[in-house]
Amino acid sequence: MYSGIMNTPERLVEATRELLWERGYVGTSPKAIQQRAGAGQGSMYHHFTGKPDLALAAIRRTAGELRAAAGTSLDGPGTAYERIAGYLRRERDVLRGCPVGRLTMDPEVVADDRLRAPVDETLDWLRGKLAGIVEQGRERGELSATLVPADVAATIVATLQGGYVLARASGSSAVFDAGVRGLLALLDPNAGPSVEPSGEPSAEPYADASAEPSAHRSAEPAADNRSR
Amino acid sequence: MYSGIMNTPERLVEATRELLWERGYVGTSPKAIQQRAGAGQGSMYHHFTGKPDLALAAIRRTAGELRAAAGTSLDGPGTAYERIAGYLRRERDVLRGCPVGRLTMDPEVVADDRLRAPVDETLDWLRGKLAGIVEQGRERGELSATLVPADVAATIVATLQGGYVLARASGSSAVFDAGVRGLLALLDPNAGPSVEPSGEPSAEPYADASAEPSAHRSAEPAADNRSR
DNA sequence: GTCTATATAGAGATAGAC
DNA sequence: GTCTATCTCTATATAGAC
Repeated sequence: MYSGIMNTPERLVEATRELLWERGYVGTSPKAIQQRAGAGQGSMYHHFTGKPDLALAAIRRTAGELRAAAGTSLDGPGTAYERIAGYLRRERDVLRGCPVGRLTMDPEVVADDRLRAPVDETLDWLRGKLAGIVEQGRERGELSATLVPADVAATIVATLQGGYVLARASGSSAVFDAGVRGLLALLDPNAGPSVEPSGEPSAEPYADASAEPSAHRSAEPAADNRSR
Repeated sequence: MYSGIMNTPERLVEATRELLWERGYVGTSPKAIQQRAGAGQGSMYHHFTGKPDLALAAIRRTAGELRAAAGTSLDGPGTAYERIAGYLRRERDVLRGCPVGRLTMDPEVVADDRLRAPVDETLDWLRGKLAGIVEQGRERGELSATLVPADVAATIVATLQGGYVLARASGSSAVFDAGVRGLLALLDPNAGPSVEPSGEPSAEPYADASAEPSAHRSAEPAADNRSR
């Protein structure tokens, strides 16, 4: 139930955005939307033709906000690596998952071109943005010249999206942070040599990486992850 | 509707596995399960206490199959890089998503410890397995000694899980393949120097990585992706 | 614009006959 | 073991009064 500062269509869209994030399209009922928005059935069907129409409005707004937020991180100053690292380490409410990416697991969203379009365009835009940054980093000698920008961009976005999956599976954002650290280490131009000249297995901090479940350990705590 | 080679509990579990993969837990109704299994309501409630019970059986079996399949790829011969590459490039039905990972977007699965446990354990096992391979690669000088096995393992699994998200958003497995190529390029011990000695922006195939949507291009077609 | 009927279908199960 | 009622609640609307 919202406080009455927004008008009814606004409240309906906001309620739908929240529910789509929490429960997905299939798991969100008109009734739940109406209750959270503090609006009656009549109001909802007066302003929107039905659930798909309302969901479309909600998805578009969520997609727009994601672009705005990502743009802020990615258009900042710094080297290519720094901008990518800044984006990846940005404060996130990891356990909630990505409000855009989670929609791809909804069969009815994927099956409906109108609903899928804003999701596709947003992730596509994000990859394009990152590919541009990688390309720039290559040109300036900040990143390896052998990298294929579009491929690395896909890897970066996939690591994020998959990080949410791992975090939700384990109930903790720790694995998300680990995935981000792993990716940044692979991208880091100042990291150690690509391959040890060979020699004996240097006994270091992480030497006992056995194949046992729950036996993972990791380094630095990485940025705290809360809120949007 | 199954052909009558399996008994009723078997058919119910198989139908549930398919539906959970296609539509998730929230999107799967008892009725749909019964119809696909060719069983009546009475049969279902005779063999299982309800939807959660049946889902648990289905999830456990799916998790077991994923481990078996992944184990086959990862326990094979070859260097650490080759085994990881083999696993990542394995034939997959990318657009269907991961039958285990997709469950993390289901609020009722994540909220129920019993349902979440097999999902968590499977992804945890996979990370542990990969961490072991990375560690071995480090020891043998096949991979950079600076890598943190647990972190890189998380990155690898996240890239896979996120690759499914990107593929489903775009309706094509191309982005999944791109993400895998990007990751393998970053891991490749035989790749070019970590950073170009600086110099002019070598005009190569992928030089125009602008930030425009849908303007990504990529190299080698990578393994075809069908079936499980 | 908002509200209150009213309606059809399906979700998720229980009861009891066969 | 399987099948057919039966039940309550919800999903997703439409109709029409206010």
